[in-house]
Order: sequence, then C-alpha cells, then structure tokens
Amino acid sequence: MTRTGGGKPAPRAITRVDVARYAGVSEAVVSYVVNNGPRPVAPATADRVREAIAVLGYQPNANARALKLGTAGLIGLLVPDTSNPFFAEYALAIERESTQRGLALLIANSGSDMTVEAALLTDLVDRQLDGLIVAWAGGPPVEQPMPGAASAIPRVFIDSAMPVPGNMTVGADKHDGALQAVRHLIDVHGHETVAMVMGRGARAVTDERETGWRDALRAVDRPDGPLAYAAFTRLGGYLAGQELLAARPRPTAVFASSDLLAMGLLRAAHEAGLSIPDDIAIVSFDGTQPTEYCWPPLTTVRQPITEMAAAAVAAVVDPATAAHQLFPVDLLIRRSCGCTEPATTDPTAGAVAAPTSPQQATRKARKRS
Amino acid sequence: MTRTGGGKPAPRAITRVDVARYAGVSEAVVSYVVNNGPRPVAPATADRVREAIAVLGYQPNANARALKLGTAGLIGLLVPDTSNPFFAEYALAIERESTQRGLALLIANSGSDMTVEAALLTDLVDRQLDGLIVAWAGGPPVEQPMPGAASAIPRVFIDSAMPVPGNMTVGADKHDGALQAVRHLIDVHGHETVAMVMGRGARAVTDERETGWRDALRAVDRPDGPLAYAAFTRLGGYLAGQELLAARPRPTAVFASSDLLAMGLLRAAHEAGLSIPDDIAIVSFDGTQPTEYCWPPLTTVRQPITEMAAAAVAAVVDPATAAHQLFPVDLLIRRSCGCTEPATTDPTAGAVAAPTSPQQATRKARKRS
DNA sequence: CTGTTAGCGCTTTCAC
DNA sequence: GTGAAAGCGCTAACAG
Repeated sequence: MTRTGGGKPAPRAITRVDVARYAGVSEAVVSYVVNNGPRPVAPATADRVREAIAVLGYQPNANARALKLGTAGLIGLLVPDTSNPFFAEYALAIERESTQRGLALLIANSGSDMTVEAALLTDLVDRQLDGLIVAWAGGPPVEQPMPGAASAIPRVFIDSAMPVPGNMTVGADKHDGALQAVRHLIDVHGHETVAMVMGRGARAVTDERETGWRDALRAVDRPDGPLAYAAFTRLGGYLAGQELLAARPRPTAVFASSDLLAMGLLRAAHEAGLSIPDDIAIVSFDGTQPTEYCWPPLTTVRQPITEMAAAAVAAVVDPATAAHQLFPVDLLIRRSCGCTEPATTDPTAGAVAAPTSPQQATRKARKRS
Repeated sequence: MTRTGGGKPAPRAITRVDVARYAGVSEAVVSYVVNNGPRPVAPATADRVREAIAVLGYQPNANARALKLGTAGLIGLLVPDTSNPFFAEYALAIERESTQRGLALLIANSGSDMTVEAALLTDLVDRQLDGLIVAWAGGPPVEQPMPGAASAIPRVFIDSAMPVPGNMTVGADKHDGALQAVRHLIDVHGHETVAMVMGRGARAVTDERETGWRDALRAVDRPDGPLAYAAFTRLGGYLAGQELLAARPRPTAVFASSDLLAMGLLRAAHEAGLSIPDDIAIVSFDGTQPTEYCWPPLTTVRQPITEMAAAAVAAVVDPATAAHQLFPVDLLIRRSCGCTEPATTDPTAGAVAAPTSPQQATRKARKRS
C-alpha cells in the first residue's frame, strides 16, 4: 500500500499505542496509569509508563476520551450580555463553580437579541454539553419557543424570579427587593413617592421589580411615581433619566431596576446639575461591584450572585435538585439613598453590607420647591 | 449474550444507524444528508432521511464527530479577570469573532493568580482546543514558565505590547498611549507635571505605560510626578488615589494606567471633596464603556478592542499570521482632563471619539495654592 | 498485575 | 446515487 506523496511523514500524533510500545507494556496499562485506575499497576511498570509518556510527550486525545466516556466535561452558559457587570459577575461565579467540579465553561452572549439567542442555544445544544445554564434575554419566555427542548441536556434557567413549568429555575426575589428599596426611600427618607426606571428586555413580560415597586407604593397609599422604560443599558438609563428629570414636579427619588440603568441615571442627574441624594435620591438593583465606585456610591439591592451561581451549576450537574430556587436579596446601604455611610466607609474595611444609621437623613414628606 | 439485569431498556441515544434503518438507506447516506456532502444524494432520498431524523429526533454525536474530524471547533480564552470591563469587552469581542467562524469559546479566569493561571492553562491545553488566546496576568512572563509549551495548539498572547520570542502576540501601543495622555495634560491643559497610578500585575515586568509616562515628562524636561503602584482593581486605584492626594503639594493631574484604577481614583478624589478636573485632572487608559458614565466622564486612551480581538482569533485560526501585531491607540477626549465636551455631548450622538475644543480649558503652568 | 479486544458514533474512501 | 467498511484514540470488561 503506497502512501500518497512522499512528502514529510505526516506528523501523526502519538497515541497510547506508541507509549505502550515504548514502555513495553500493553495499551491497557497505559490507560490505567494515566487514569489512576481502574486496575492497579505495579509501581515499577507505572514508572516506566510515566517515563515513556514524558519522553514521547504523549497527550491523551480529549475527543476520543469524550466519545468513549460520553462526556467532554463541558457546560454552557448563555446570557444576554457579559458587558453588563451583573452577568459578568454571575458568569465569573459560575465559572469558578464549574472549574471546581472539573468542568470547563463555554460561554455565549446573545446581545439580548432573541434571534441570536435561539441560534446560540441550538448550537450549544448540538454540542451536547453536560449542562446548560441560560439567562433568557428579557426574562423567561411567555410561550415556549425553546429550541432543542427535546434534547436530554440538563438545563437551568437563571435570573428567573418565577418558576417555569417543566424546567429548573434559579432566581432572586426581585419583588421583595423592589419592596425593600421603595420602602427604604419612603420610610427612612420620607419621600412622598418614588419614580422608577424599568429595563425592558427582549421579551414582553412584566418584571417583578415593577410590580414590587407598585405594590410598595400602594401599600402605603402613595401614588405611583412616574415610570420610564429603558433598554437594559447605561445609555437606556441615561435617556430614561433625562425623561424623568424633565418631569414637573421632578421626582425626589428614583428606583432603578438595575445597576447599569442607575449608572446612566446618575449621569443624567449630574449633567442636570442635580445633587444626589439631596435633589434626587437613587436606589438601584443588582449589587454589582462598580456601584461602590460611582459617585455617590449607590445604595442597591444585592442579589446573592455567588450562591445563585452555585445553585445553578449544582442544578445542571445533579438535576435531582428542586425545580425552582428563589434566593433572598438584601439592601446594600450606601449614599445615593440619603444614608450616611458608617465611619468605616473605607472599602478596605471589607464589610459588604455594613449597617448604617440613617437618622439625620430623614426628611418629612418634604415639599418640592 | 444476556444483558445484565432486565430493568428499563437503557435509553440508548439514537444514532445514524437508527436513522438509516428507519429511512431504509445506508449509514453513509445519512451522513451525506446531515453534512450536505461530500457526495450528492437524490432529493427524494434526502427527504426520507430528513424525515427520519425529525421523527426519531436524531442528533449527531458531537464527540464522535470531533474524534473523527480531529477538532471540536472550540477555542479557549484565558484572562486574568472578566469582571474588569477591559477583559469583559475583549472577551465579548473574541466571542463574537469566534462565533462567526463557527467556533465556540471556552473561557477561564485566573483571578490574576499565577498558580491558578498555570493550572487553567494546563487544563485548556489538555482539552486540545483549536486555538488558545491568553492574556497573562501581569504581562508576558519574563522567563518562559509556559505550561504545555510542547503542545501543538496554536496560541496567541494578547494584551502584550511587546513581542514574545517564538510566540504570536497581539497588543496595543501602550507606550504611545501614555505619551498621548501625558502630553495632552501638559500641552493642552498646562499642567506642570503629571502623577501616575500604575497597576501592578502578578509578574514583575515594567509596563510600557509607565515608561511612556516617564518619557513624556522627560521629553519636555518636567520632573516625574509622584508614582503610586496599585493592584489592578478599583480598590487598588482608590488606595493609590488616597496616597497621591495626600501628597503635598497635591498633584494637579494624574494618569491612571487603566480605567478600573481610574474609577477608584475618582472615588478617592470625590471623597476628598476635590473637584475634577479643576482641582485634579484625570486621564485614564483602556477606553472601556463605563468610563463614559463616570462623573465626570473620563478622558481615556482607547485600545481598539474589536480589532485586536479579530486579530487574535485570526492568529490562532490561521497561524500563518505575523508574529507580533501592534495596534495604535487614540485619546478619547471627555471631561476629566479639563476639556469641554462638544455641544452634542449626548451619548446618543453615537460619535465615539468626538473631537473637542479645549481652548478655554487651558491653564498656564498654574501655581498650586 | 498485565494483555487482548470490543466497541463509542462518526466521516469518508472505495466499490458498485 | 448508494452501500460497506475502515478507522479516529480511548476505556474497561474479560481473560490470563
């Protein structure tokens, strides 16, 4: 049998056959040594094999291994946009969690585009990963346009405050978070009402933060403050902020449905020459790191990202988990709401959710000028 | 041959054998249909096969395919920390570029820990991806402690302003960027000298931004402003900022070696009750999105992330590329340096690097009070 | 303790 | 236009 062409002898990668031959053992033994089992190997033999591996520079073929084992040790994550710090931090936490379990993470951004999202999801499913973690752009789908639903890959939907029938879900209690934020502004800082900047995603679902905001206001018989919808970006927050600040009377307090939005709002307020929190108080949602470095630092509803990430990975790795896992949120008090940070305001102090004394910040149902 | 146990009939996944049988064709034809080649198939037959696929819910086994083809269509990205907007935006751009080429992206964060970095790199190499893009924590290694260097995976080192012998590299002209930043502060805004906050990574290499800053000052016979080293985090920038602001005389202008650092510095300045840019001007480095939403918006040296990402992916996919690719940077003028933004300051305007008229911002070698 | 060997599911060459 | 069959490199059951 003649070889095609007589060029360079095709640099065929070395396989365990080569190693076995070199070490003078069988292929099985090579495997036992590489995998530390499943059968024992005499120390001397093992050493010979290890040396052969080193000398030859043998590297097991990952794809062959994956075929045989039926798994490549990969999980996939589909999110709207990792340039949003919330998803960036979430993805990072998921990656850490996966790595700890020996799984690598494949990441895909939909850019909040439902068409792209569907395409990426299909691709991910086709790759037959060991698990799939999905944060739907704009919340869980109302209908079930769930590509590859038939596939057997365990999946969990994150950033989903509500259960999705027939699916595992992980989410934070957004309704309660909105309640806490609005109540804080009213009860502690004496605002008459609270405006809201609500992010609008790719899907037309009513978000729990919006209902939470509304419910908090109703509970104390206050009128709804103005509500501005915005794209889930800094620019969206900026534009919505301009809209809100142009209203007369101007709102004295705003609840932003995400940190990203709050950044935009902050810029709009600064440009308008407003002082925060005196002219306008702001409470945000997510609790991402950059909020600590805004000016003023943002009071924000913290989602327990690390815990949720752990739950999400656990869910796909061991699908025996509960169908819906809801996590509590807490209010991270900083300055944008009108509170004074504790003396040890220094971020060096490390305390994440430092309690604070808001006494002198109180204002009684103040009149607007 | 008896089967072990008589329990449920092991839900064996359907393979092309099942499809072939169902459609009454050979296994080869199934393959031809699925892959659109390499041999032609009669339309009628193809339809039958497609129907069988649909009915049976057949999904080609990705691992088997990868074994046969010798590739799984995966590339890996190893970065210090995607919660740094610079790497987040870089990763996103790389992902887009890969997706476009039908490759999926596996991502790993070292957290700037060299031990973790080495471990992750080994894992990535073992997975035999089609390419590897690496941003070393703290710059390219001085020595060559490059795990898995023997492996044949094409690799490219990004965020590397200097070539690394024997490797492909992609980087921005950091030296020139620092030059531009410092010159702007001196030439346009009349600062006597410029201080610097320099990020210090995991490796002890002198960064081109530091030499650029120094060179710019020397070129016009100015004394070096004070230099503060910091961890490459917001907190690092904050602490270094406090240090710098406590110096007497207090610097009137600071160049921060990354946007992340500048955020911290900004906070330190605000807490000190300083007005920016009047009391202290700031120019940053990277040009990430959040800098547009700081207060005041940051003037920053923009790295061409999208272009570099494209170059990096191209490099690993087609290793015939040049060894070292250096990209130019440009100064994104905003307010923190003392310039007035153009009338259309509205980010809606879309113009990324809007030119600006810095006339009235000029100050002549002003005295410090 | 070690060796032989049967597949995992796919792609593709080669014959028909 | 279609089918048969040879592997890709590995793991692990089974036999020695």
